[in-house]
Amino acid sequence: MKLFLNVNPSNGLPVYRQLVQQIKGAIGSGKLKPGDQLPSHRELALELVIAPMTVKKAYDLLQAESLIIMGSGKGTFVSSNAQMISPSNKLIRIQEKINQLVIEASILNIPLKDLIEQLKEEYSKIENEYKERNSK
Amino acid sequence: MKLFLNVNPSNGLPVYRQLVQQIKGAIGSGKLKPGDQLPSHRELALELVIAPMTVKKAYDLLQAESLIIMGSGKGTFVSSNAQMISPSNKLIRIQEKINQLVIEASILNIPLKDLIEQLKEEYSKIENEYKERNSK
Amino acid sequence: MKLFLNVNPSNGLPVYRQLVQQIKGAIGSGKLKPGDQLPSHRELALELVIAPMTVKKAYDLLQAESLIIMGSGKGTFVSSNAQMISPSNKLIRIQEKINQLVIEASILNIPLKDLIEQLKEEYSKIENEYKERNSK
Amino acid sequence: MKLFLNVNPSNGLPVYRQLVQQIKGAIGSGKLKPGDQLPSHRELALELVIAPMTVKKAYDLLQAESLIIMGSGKGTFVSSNAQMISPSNKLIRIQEKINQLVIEASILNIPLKDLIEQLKEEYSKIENEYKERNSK
DNA sequence: GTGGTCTAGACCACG
DNA sequence: GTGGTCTAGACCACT
Repeated sequence: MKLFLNVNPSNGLPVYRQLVQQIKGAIGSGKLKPGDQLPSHRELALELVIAPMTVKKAYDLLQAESLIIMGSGKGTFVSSNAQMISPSNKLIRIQEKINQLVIEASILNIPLKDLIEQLKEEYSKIENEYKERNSK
Repeated sequence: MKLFLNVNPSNGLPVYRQLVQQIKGAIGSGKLKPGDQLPSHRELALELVIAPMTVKKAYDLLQAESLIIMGSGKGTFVSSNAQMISPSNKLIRIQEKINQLVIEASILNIPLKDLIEQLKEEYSKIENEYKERNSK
Repeated sequence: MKLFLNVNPSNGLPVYRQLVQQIKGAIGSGKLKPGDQLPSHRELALELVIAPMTVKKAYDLLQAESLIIMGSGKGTFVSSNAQMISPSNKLIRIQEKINQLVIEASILNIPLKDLIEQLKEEYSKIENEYKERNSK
Repeated sequence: MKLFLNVNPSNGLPVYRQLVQQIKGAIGSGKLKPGDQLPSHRELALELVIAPMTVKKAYDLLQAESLIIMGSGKGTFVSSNAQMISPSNKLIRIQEKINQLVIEASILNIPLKDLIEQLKEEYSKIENEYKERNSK
């Protein structure tokens, strides 16, 4: 299976963060499923024409969030216990992101109603993507 | 009028950019109107507990975009060139943040219901904080 | 007799060393006595869901220390050379782990009471697991 | 203030982990207090005669645990909110270590009683160290 | 061949 | 001068 990753070295966002973000997106939308193997950091580095360490840094971060598991000599795999985090901790983990969103919305004077509507839209978008993939 | 600014030093985004972004947002949304006076960079630095130079740098950038006018010894004011952001463009500005939030939520399998509930809570928290400041 | 082994692939310590360490411990504490038969490396690999080569490597190291004897086609047995660890030495072996635990607890300001309570809970959890296995 | 850090390149434990462990110990025992500044990763690297990136990796890990805060151009400081983690999360963060300890103890046939006693001893040792430092 | 660690540089943005 | 990122290598241990 081909990963559709692409990085833009001069995008403001550091390359390794772009990778983290895109791989997270792939996991969240079901493009990558628990147990799937990721390319080795060297291989992916070759493909993206960046330094291996840069890919590894991205993988390290993903492993720190328990989203992937890197095993010496075995390879790197999408973790299966991403959803096994205790429910109380789940919300805590995204609370920081929610907070940032609300601050930004407050500054722009965006009413709560619009925010929720937009949220629902994005949510169903990604949900549909997930369902499509699983029904194939 | 009290500015509703909120910076996070360890946010990846440099502090002065956070300031630029938030002040731009405040102007665009009408929270700051042409002619309004901004606090001096020293004063704002004190309030936000950051280095004065950081605020100065943000102000310089805003002046370079003609959004504010800094007159020696007179103070800093929102320029009359400042324009409002159209409501439709507002949502586009935070769509990226919403998207990332939804991806995280999807990975953690957080139901939309919980997400919205949390969002409402954070929203009212910030609103109360805002009212408190204005009643001082 | 069921061996009470437990390996964690992403533990820093390589899997085969975890095996060596745990089997050594089991021998030293008397859980495994001289003459006891160990499962074949294939069998143990299946049970622990790791590569057979990994178990083989661990057995090789244990044989090099004369703690076990692997006879072709006959099976693997605990050597009669195997010696018990004196009770006082037992505690020294885990003192380092205890020390690290206490440091973490100190940083998080966790009271000794909670720590002990949690310890008791984990302890009884493992004991139950052990009884279950033996009653099978 | 002089940090008493020393690393042993061929100790089994990787250098950057030795650093993490020692700095954690210093924080836990009160040798480093919230707000204290750590030497820059370059400076510390010079002192320890290792590569700057190695120190940085250690600092990165400590920052990931919110024990320190690294700010571009400002320096690195011991975080003040190390103890502000929600109580429910505190135990979760050390549960893994407790689990490892109990498994090791179980293999060595160490009775719960001895384990607790040893734990109490270590706990009071570090507590006394902390009190001594604060009473100076 | 895989990840794990370490080195020795470089350039940039930040304060 | 500080941290943030990236590079291009190296050697080792593990499977």
